[in-house]
Amino acid sequence: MVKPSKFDKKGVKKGAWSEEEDEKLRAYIQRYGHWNWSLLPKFAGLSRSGKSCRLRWVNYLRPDMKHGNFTKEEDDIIVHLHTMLGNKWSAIAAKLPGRSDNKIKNRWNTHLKKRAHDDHTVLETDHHGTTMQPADHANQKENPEVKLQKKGALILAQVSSDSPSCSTRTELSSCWFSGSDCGVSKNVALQTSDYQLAEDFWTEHFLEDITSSVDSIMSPLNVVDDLIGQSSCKEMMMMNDEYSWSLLDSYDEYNDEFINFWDYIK
DNA sequence: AACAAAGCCAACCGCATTCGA
DNA sequence: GTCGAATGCGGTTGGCTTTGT
Repeated sequence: MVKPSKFDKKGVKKGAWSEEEDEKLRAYIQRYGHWNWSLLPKFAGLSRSGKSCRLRWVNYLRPDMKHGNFTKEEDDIIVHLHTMLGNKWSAIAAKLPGRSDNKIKNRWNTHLKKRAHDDHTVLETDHHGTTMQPADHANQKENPEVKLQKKGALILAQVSSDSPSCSTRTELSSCWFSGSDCGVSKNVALQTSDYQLAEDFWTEHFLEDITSSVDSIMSPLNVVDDLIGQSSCKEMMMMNDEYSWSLLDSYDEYNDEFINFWDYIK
């Protein structure tokens, strides 16, 4: 799994780190900090490059680094943030304490990319199991509508908005919960209990809110009015500052992450 | 049991950005 | 403003492990 150790022309060691090297690096940084990565290996008694030391510390030795498997919640956060940010691994890592950008990148490439692709494929497919054509997408953007179906089906709520800016909380929140491209439309794409996207914890709580209060399949024509009749949905749909934040406050477990993300993105 | 293929992940590499003289 | 060094980031590599035949 790890590359065998070897030395380059300058006598700089490469490859796998030994326990002894780890201990030297850990002990030095815990005592003196990493004041200069390029000089650190010399002072710490290591035949490594500063770059290698930094990488080892950041990816593995940091005291706050988690070494176990990724949790489902962490996977969900990665998938969502990747939808928003793309391959900005350091930005994603900043929102996942204890996980390095390198670990997250590996996690994405080995586990989550396929899952995200599968989820996207589900979104591209309507509840009859037929794949939407590009024209269908265009129609959806042009014709605000909400489609809800109770169990085992996709809920796709599309809400029109006058806001031209992608930097508003309205837009951000819509993008966040939908995973859609920011700035295109106000989409809230959700799936209920056994839908694939219910894995997505950012939507799970919203779904619970919606599905617990919507008892039967509803036609697109009366869905919006009906949703607005539900206070929580009203808050979510209107998405003005006060409403959206009061709704999010009810999700204590994830609220800090969301606010951190908002602070980051704004 | 032996081999091949796929999965996984630590570490490396090169480029971009930041910082300081 | 310029330049070189340091740092940070994302893509890629390579070798061990696991799974399949």
